[in-house]
Amino acid sequence: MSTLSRKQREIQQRETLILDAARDLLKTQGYRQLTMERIAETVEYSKGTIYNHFASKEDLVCSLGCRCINNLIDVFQRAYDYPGSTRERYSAIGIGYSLYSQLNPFDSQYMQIVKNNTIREKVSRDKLAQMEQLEQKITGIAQDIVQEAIDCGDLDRKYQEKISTIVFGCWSMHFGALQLGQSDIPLHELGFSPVVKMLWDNTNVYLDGYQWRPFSREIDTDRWLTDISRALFRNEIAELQCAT
Amino acid sequence: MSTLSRKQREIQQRETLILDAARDLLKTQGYRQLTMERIAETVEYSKGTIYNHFASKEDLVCSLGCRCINNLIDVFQRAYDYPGSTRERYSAIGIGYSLYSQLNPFDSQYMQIVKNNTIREKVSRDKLAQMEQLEQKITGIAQDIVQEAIDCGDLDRKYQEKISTIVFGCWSMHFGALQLGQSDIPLHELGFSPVVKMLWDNTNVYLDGYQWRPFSREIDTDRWLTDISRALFRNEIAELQCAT
DNA sequence: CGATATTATGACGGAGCGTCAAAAAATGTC
DNA sequence: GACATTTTTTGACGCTCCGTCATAATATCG
Repeated sequence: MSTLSRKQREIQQRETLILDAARDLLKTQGYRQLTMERIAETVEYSKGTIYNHFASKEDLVCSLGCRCINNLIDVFQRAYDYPGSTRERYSAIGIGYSLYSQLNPFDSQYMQIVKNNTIREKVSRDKLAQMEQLEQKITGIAQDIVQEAIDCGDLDRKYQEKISTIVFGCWSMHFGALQLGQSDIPLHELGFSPVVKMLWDNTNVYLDGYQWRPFSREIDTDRWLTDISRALFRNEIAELQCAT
Repeated sequence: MSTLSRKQREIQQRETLILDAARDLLKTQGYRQLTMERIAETVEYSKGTIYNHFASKEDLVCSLGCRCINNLIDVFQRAYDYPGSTRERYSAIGIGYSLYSQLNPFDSQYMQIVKNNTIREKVSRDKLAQMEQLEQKITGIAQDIVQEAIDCGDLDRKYQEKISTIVFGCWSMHFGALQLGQSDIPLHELGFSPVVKMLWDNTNVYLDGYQWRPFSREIDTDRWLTDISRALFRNEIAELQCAT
């Protein structure tokens, strides 16, 4: 049992090593340069060994995606624990998501890659199941806050049946906005302001539409943004300012 | 001059032929099976000739994307001309977008492919410029309606500076939602209802948030949906029902 | 230590992109 | 119409990269 465990730990460790190498290669060289050969070379194992860990290149990228969702789950969890109104806590999720995307643009990139079904068809069943579970978990956190908002009266009881719709609305808005921002579409030339600011404004308006108290017009949303950011994502903010 | 023109017409014609073939291949065989060789075979020209038209495979797919935006411009234009309130007309754009995506899921697929910067880096400058122009045109239609809403008082004047934010909000929400719906993510298993319905509800709530009159709670939005669909997208609806 | 099971390796087959020298077709000139 | 010149087409070829698998190396066990 002890040997097996050690073995498995080694395998686990190597898997992390490979994924780290892949992440770094992606970051420095781009997706086009990310080849199984290069990854193997970097970690000083042969290609065959890499294939003992991952069924295909897509499977590997999907694993990167899973790690990324795990990071996001942590972010969401922190937002969930924020000591504020339900609306603040829900907003905090969005803020965390935005910050994470800004800080790790490459993570967003493979999340995007993984969402493409051309890729998905080459990912192993197991990995897809694993990903689904993580997605369940992360959307669950958001849904819990909406439920709490209804329970405490911040959100009208009539929306009880709309919880998943509300979560989906924010998810799609964030996912769409950050992806459009990520892409090389020259939004600025099309007359658009910075994506994260628009996203924040739009999310507030959207939640106002659901009459989720307190309304954004009754409070200073910019203040919220800085307060939440400072309280929950101090490190992320610092890192972000470092980078620019 | 006349010869040149004939020549150019021939070239144009062949370009259409190639794109049609690519579209069909994509539809029937999927992106993985879409190869330059197969396209060449289908249109009975050699690979080299295809490369006289398109700088790379990505360039070709981007051209498909441009055609798709052109179709959408037509849809948007119809929505613009709808004889109703500004909010109805703006909603009509979203409906058209949703219907188009449902009817041409493969179009959405290469729109998604094209938005990825890994792809973009291999597309020729010219084609990207062309695409940008089309994007300018299509967002312009949406912005015009928002402007009209402000001018006629349906939307508060204080949002004058927010026009592009409002357009971006709807764009990102639709883009994100339809893409999430497109992907093989098992939304249903995650507890979500059909995407298009959620999108419609969310868009209404979002526009309510901006207090764009008339409010959705004052009117029968489901009625709107069917009325607009019937008036503008009769063919699309019919085709969609045929398909299922 | 030798037998057996497990794991690692990298040469290889195959697919597909993009190129380019040569062939074919079109155009121009007399 | 015959020949020269330009343009277009072709497909064989080089190259990259994925994924496999027989073989080699290593580990485990009696």
